[in-house]
Amino acid sequence: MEQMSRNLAFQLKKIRQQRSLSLDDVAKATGVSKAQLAQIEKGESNPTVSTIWKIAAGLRISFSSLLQPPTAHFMKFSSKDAPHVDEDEGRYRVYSIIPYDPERGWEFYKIEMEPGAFSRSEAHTEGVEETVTVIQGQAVISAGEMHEQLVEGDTLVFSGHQLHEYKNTSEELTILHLILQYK
Amino acid sequence: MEQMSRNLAFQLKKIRQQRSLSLDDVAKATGVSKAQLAQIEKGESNPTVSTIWKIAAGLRISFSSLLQPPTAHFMKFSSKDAPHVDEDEGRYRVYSIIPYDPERGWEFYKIEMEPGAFSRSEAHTEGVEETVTVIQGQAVISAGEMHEQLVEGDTLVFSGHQLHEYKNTSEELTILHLILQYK
DNA sequence: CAGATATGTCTATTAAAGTATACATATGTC
DNA sequence: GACATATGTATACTTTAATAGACATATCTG
Repeated sequence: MEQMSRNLAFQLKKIRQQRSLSLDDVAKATGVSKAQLAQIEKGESNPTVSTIWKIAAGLRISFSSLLQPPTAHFMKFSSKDAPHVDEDEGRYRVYSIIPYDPERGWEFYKIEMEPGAFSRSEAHTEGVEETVTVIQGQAVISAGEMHEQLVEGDTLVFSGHQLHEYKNTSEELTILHLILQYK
Repeated sequence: MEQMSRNLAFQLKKIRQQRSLSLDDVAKATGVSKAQLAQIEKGESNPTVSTIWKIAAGLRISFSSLLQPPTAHFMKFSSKDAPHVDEDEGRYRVYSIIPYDPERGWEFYKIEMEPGAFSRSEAHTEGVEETVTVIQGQAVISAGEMHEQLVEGDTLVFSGHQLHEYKNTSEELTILHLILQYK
């Protein structure tokens, strides 16, 4: 993703300017060429881990401080553009609103279920937590041996490392919001 | 540093095998070619951030879980091989025992001071903490307006973002251990 | 103003990251 | 045993990260 490169560009430039260092200074401190540093700061390059390592080590900072997004950001994700996947012959639709980002650690979905629609998920890898909120309609959610009937406004949290099922038991379209939190 | 590549190789292989995925599975989940994944796992490649990003995102893990060294490791740093820098005409010698590593966040030095030897350090960047232990001999350490006389066994902790000085006030060789902790 | 030093940009070259695909070796399954 | 599928390895090729060094602008000093 070139979102990465942008974060990196921003953070590197910020740190360099906070310390009032020139590109030459940083090149000398890190062993990375001036030209390359300039490109990274402009977000025009996709550096290798060893280059990142040299920069972090030379400046005595952590990786995360280089890779983190700017503290104040402002970012729109449009439901329209969200890629979606269908199940149950198109009667169960999953929209990826906020895709997983390693710096964030979770992802966000909207789910639409036609009346009677059904979905079964295999157990995810250890350490996944699901948080489901019913926006509209009703749903029955099962995980392992547990079952729960949810209506509009209800939220359920459960661990996703077990077989689980979603079902729309009502006669109307049911809409859910789902957060998947990893480890 | 190709220490990075080794950590990455180890962690990726570990995660892949824990989840019993094939290289093809991971290639499909991440969008990174099988050949490249194989090379990364063998530590023969130095991937770009976007490749790391694709792997982390596809596997739903954080960067640090990919970059961290194996939990159980065992690593020798020899004082003999340590690069050293001289000051005060060779009478003040600094040995870098453990160089800075972005995952660790601190570095470790040994300092040898001949009788009367002296060193002055400009203020480091904000957030540096120095921890000095006298192994042998005596030293006077000043930071800003503060001064302290240390003898064998004494340890002093102070923030390094101010002008500070080390001086051997004794008639014998003084040896210090110094830890620099960043942010 | 002339000369010197510092700072970022641009260009040409090299080295290597990344892909696609074919190959070899297992591991079943009938 | 023969066929099919799955899994990791090796090869050829394209793209691009990274370097070194030249160039263009500042900024300062005598």
